[in-house]
Amino acid sequence: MTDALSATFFALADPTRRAILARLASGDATVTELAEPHEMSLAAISKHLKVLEGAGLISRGREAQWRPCHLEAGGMREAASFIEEYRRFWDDSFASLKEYVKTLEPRTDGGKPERKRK
Amino acid sequence: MTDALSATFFALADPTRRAILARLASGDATVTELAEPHEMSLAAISKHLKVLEGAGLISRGREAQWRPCHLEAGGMREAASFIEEYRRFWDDSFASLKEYVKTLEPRTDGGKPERKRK
DNA sequence: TCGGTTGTGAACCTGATGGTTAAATACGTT
DNA sequence: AACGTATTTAACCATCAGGTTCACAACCGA
Repeated sequence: MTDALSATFFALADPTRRAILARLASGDATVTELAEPHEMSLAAISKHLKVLEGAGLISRGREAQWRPCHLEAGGMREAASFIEEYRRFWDDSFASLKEYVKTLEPRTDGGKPERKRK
Repeated sequence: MTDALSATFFALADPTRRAILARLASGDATVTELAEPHEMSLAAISKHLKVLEGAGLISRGREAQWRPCHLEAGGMREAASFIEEYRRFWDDSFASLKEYVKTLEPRTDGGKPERKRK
């Protein structure tokens, strides 16, 4: 799982980690603050943060004994692009665009009878 | 990892599985066809396909001894929405929109001196 | 019915994940 | 220097992921 994309998707594949990101979307927070809503040891949260940091989804500062976490959503860019590549397969607006194009040029190819039905 | 979103991200967190999806984007394919570019046993590919199917990213037909796989990109909807929630944190157009809004209303709040600097 | 091809299932192995508890570290306060 | 708070590290454990090989099932063709 050495590539960045895998690391990103992997990091996002855990509810606890997604909850942490959601929390950080509303502002930086310390580890203890992030751990508070979860029934889990601080050490476990610390591990999750390491995964998120490794994926470039958060960064950590240093303020006295606190290590405030900061959302680095830019780490999702590549993942977003990946998924967008597939949007045309499900998005209705793409589907209707496809229909529209079909209407415009009902027969531009010069061969293949295209008789296959059922 | 019972929730759909986790399953989706998990399925996407593997290069082999992403390659399979990419291949299916250009049309349905049998298991052997999908396996061909990978240095891996057929059984391993079969497992990957099960993961993808479990995440709702592909479906499988049945034609004689072949089990043609079909891309079900709709399974990415939720994942796409999730990531889009964070786009404003990195997308430049969102950033400049923020700047623009700031220009429009430099002081709309009635209280808090907001003197905190550095 | 006997092969040949396609795909899955079961058993197995190795290494990684996700959690635990118990030290250890880093820092501010007294 | 000693204490308290915040966080990480280490050691450990159970389970899972991803791969293997081998046997088997499903199907076509002769």
